[in-house]
Amino acid sequence: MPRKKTFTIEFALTKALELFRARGYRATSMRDIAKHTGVSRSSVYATFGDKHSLFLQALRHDGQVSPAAGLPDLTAAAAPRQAIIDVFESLVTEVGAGRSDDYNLLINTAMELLPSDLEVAAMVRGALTELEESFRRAVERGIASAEIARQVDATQVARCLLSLFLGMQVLVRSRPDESLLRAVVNQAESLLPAA
Amino acid sequence: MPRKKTFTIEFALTKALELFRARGYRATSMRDIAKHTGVSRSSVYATFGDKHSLFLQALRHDGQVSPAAGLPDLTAAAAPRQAIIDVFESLVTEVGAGRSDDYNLLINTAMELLPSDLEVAAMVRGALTELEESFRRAVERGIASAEIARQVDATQVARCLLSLFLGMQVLVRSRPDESLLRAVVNQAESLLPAA
DNA sequence: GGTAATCTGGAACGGTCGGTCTACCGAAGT
DNA sequence: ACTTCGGTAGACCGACCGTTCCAGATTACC
Repeated sequence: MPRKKTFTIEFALTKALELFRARGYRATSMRDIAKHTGVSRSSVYATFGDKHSLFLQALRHDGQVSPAAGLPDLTAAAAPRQAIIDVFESLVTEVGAGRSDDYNLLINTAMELLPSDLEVAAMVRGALTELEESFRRAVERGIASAEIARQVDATQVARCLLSLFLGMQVLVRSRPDESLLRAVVNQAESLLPAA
Repeated sequence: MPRKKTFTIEFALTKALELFRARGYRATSMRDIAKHTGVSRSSVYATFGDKHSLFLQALRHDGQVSPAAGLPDLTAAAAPRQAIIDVFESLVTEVGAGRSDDYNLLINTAMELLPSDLEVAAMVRGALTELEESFRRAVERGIASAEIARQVDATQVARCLLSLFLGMQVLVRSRPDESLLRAVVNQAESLLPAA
């Protein structure tokens, strides 16, 4: 057996997704990907098939690494209520720090490829459901630990938080105004009344 | 003086925006626009200049017709609180009725062209600000008419409603689940406590 | 009728895209 | 040394893109 692979599939997928994340699906050409990954165009096709297939593999790979699309881990936090708020806070501080290259991939691809692309639609739907569940479990744990008032409906609040989160991602792109986002976060806290 | 125009600029802009709205900017070709407006490609260029300029004119035209991007009129409603809720409700019922072609143009273009396209960015920002103001005024009128509790912060609530609205638009595209959206609306009402 | 303006259809251009293919290179195993 | 496979580079293809241009048809005014 001759020569081993000189690049790792994981590295290439990660680099490819960086481009898809920053520019969107259509605006990212296979030539861009070859350049950015350092892999020749021929090898990209030989390894990953066509563009759409590469995109799906990159999405899947990312899903394994960070299941909730870059969301801070809500499952292990000691103080669930604050952990939820921190998710939103981190969005605000990112804007304040000028970091804005890593727009949420979910929304990008959702607006660009859905609903006509069924495979991508399924993955986006799955990721969003996972995110919703993550919120819901955190709320439930907050209720269990008497951090959050007992009368809140965890399912409803989780869905509302999901919508707020997505809306804030859009605002980050279109109106990167820290005070605006801060107001959203402050108001959102009223969805999580202390016990 | 010879021959007058055989098509109206307004009609062409309206039809062009229909395509941009449904498919996005890049995915809409000038050939598509010529076909959909019934105007020859030559005349499109002669009348509106290049594609980007046409897009801006279409956006501006739409802005004059419906300032808040298709949002139901909040300014004249007798019951502001219910009018706000109706805005969100109409989103839900649209999904229930299967109407899903008119995805929110703002989010589409925001995710596709921002932040690199400064002219479009300014228009999107303006429209979103207008929408936020529309929410804020409605909340204030609700407070004035004792429909909404006095202690709510109209600015904060308006910004939260804006984020929720945008998030729901994303959900409409990615998870068109009526019960999910219904839950968001129900929970959102808690941002507008009755006096 | 003449003329000026408008619109149309289509050819054409340069560019980029996704995708394929061929020729070559280089390292590992026998 | 030689085979064998992973990788590279680049030419190449057909399609579509935005854009320009032009010949010809059509219409309104003199």
